[in-house]
Amino acid sequence: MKRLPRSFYDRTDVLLITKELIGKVVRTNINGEITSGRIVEAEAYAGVTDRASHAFNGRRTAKNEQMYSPAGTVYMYICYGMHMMLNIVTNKKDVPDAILVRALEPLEGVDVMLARTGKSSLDYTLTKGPGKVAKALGLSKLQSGLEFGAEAIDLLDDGFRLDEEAIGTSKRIGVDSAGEAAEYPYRYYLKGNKYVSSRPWK
DNA sequence: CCGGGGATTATCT
DNA sequence: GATAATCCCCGGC
Repeated sequence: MKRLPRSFYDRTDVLLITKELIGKVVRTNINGEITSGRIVEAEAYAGVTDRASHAFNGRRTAKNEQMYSPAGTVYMYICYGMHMMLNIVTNKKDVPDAILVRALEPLEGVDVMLARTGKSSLDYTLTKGPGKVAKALGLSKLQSGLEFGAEAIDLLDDGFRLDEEAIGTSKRIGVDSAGEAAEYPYRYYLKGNKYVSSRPWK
């Protein structure tokens, strides 16, 4: 179990980083409660040139400010006023690339995640979808701006390995209004994993 | 299993 | 006042 080095995040190819992120482990320690899960679905948002990105065309506001932080920073986005979403900032400071974590396969602290989400038993709905991932991990705006490796949140390689062909791609979810960018194959997922959000490659 | 619509609120214009 | 990288529940098949 080893922490991903800063050099993992500090690269220019956000698509490559997103693909390599599949299979890695996110772990949080919120008020002493440890939870973790393996990333089985993620989407790349390519900075200022990607119309689906919050930083498209250089847009920079209080809301997306963390996207301009150095590689390896946590960017929490509040969607629809109630759902928290976990993003991983990549590339150099002031180059706003980010990766959205859309689904996890639960590992540690399943009981804690069940309590946080109000569920009674473990099934595929626990961490399937970006809002549910953040809720299960206990993340909120409080963690936005932290760096991975901080006490509250970390990103690890536990030795899990997968074949290139085990990873599928598709267009991204929920960004239909982004015009041509909505069709970009920037979503990566672990084929056959039950925690991957369903059938969106139609 | 699948699709439609309402919930709900921080942030932006 | 409008918008938004979603979720949940309900109805129909």
